Amino acid sequence: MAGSTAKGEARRTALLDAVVRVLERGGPGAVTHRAVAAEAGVPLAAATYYFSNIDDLLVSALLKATEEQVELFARLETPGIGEVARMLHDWTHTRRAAVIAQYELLFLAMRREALRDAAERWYRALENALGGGRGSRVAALAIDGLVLRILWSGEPSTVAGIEAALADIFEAAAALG
Amino acid sequence: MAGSTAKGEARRTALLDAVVRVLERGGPGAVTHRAVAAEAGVPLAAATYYFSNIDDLLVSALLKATEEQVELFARLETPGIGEVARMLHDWTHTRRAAVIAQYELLFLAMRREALRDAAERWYRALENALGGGRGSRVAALAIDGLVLRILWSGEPSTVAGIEAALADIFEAAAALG
DNA sequence: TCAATTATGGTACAAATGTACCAGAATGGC
DNA sequence: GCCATTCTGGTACATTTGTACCATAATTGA
Repeated sequence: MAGSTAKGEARRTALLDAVVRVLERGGPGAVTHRAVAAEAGVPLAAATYYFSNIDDLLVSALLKATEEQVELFARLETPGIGEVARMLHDWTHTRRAAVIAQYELLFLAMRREALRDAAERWYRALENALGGGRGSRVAALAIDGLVLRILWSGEPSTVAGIEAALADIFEAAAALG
Repeated sequence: MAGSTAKGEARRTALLDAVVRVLERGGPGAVTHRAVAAEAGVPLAAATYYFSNIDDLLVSALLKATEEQVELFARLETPGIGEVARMLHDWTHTRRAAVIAQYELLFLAMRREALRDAAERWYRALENALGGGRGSRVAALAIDGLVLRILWSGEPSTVAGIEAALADIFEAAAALG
């Protein structure tokens, strides 16, 4: 079986990281064995050796990204609005390409029954970070919608603008307890 | 210039419709000149004649889909929760593939400054359909998040489940007026 | 130590794709 | 009716891609 040695495992994760970078730069169509291998600095055969087909590569990259995101949410203490606004602004503007790449991976999950668990855990992690309860569930949905809206339209473009939108969301959510 | 005659315009829209169907079936990677031409029942050269490159094809398909969606929202009278729930269930379960295809097109828009207007109008149309005001803005965000959540995780899977989620959203939104 | 497994890197090839080209048919304006 | 423009459908070709193959090196377990 491939990827059982320590060195092999390192190369495996290097390739998965490269997938995300390729995705950032050129979108889903740019993810090829050759592009990923070149990005990771390994020969083509290494990419095909560890991930026999492209699908395997993308699915593995999604699972890794999801795991990292879930951990990030889990570490999050229930923060203030200002802090969340800064984080969202950083995500959607500074690290925009990386976030888009993650969503593109998540969209691949829509076509694969086997990846539903990953998507489900992603959502649960966000809800838990917001504290649980009916209000938090609505807030999680609205925040997810807000992130997409910013990625699409660019607005709100400032931390203050995002904070105002978040204030509305949390005020509405608070009404549900 | 290409596509100026009536017959030419018909073929143009036939090709754009074919793009969405190809997208439904095989995702973004499946959209090639040949696949689209075959789906539309026209020779390869027709596809390259009306849309000289693949990018042109995808962008035009997005603009057309956006236009249709905006019109659909505009025709919508402010409906009851049950009606919205049935519509969302239809979207996310019965016509799931088509909706995913639309979102995949919208994600392409993220990489193109020129398509920001289209995305912006999409959102405005949804907000207007919900009635306007701070509450409606939050509701629009949450509904958008809800749609994605259903597409990803499959839950809620029933009309009743969706209705319950919507009830929470509207109750929260109502608190903002 | 040594044999078996795993990793490496190079090469080759068939299939698919974007794109260009062209000769002729249809169409439109005048 | 005539001519310029637009459209049609076919073909060809260079590139890129997935994938397979193989000889050799490294690593592991007993």
